[in-house]
Amino acid sequence: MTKADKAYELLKESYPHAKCGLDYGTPFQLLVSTMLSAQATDKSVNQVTEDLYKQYPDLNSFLELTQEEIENKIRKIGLYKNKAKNIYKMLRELKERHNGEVPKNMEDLMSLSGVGRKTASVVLVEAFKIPAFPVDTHVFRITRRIGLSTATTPDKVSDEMMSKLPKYKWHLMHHLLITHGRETCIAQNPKCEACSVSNICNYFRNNKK
DNA sequence: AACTCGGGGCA
DNA sequence: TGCCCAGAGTT
Repeated sequence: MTKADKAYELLKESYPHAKCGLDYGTPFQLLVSTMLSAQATDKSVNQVTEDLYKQYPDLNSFLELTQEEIENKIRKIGLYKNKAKNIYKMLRELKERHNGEVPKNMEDLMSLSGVGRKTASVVLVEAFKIPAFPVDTHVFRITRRIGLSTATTPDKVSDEMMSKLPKYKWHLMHHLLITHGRETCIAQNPKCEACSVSNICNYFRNNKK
């Protein structure tokens, strides 16, 4: 059993409640929500999108909004100017280049304005159940702390994790790692005393033991 | 690789 | 108050 497999089993035991924190209905809504979630909390995104998707449930209704209107509707979330600009452009790219459908592959998703590898991966995995491995700041920090990856960029960590775990474990492992990062392996002063993988963690061995 | 955007959450 | 956050684009 590899270290990655072992971490998977231990974390699975600890976080039976692990899941994606974003509320959404359709793939289109998940795409928008994930774009909004950059450098913001799920909670603030869910608060804003709950009413937003009732009024504007799909691409065509979003297309009626001006960039300024989008900006005003997401003002409670950080980086709203950038996000509104990117979403406004992305909506039109979906219409013009993708027949109004959310693309189901990494390359087309990443070609959309404001969509990077992390957002594209989340949409593939959560909306379409297509294997991918999103790496956000939590996953990046944790995989390096434990010693599952020594890669220096999120893209490389994503590739490394995919190579170390069987495909069917990718989806849950992503949820386990972000949950671990939110509840236990936090950025400052991680709660190593409450951590279920401390026995295989490089950070714990080097700093706390 | 470093910088910028940004309001909200939390100490 | 001050610091950080489920990122992406630009230089």
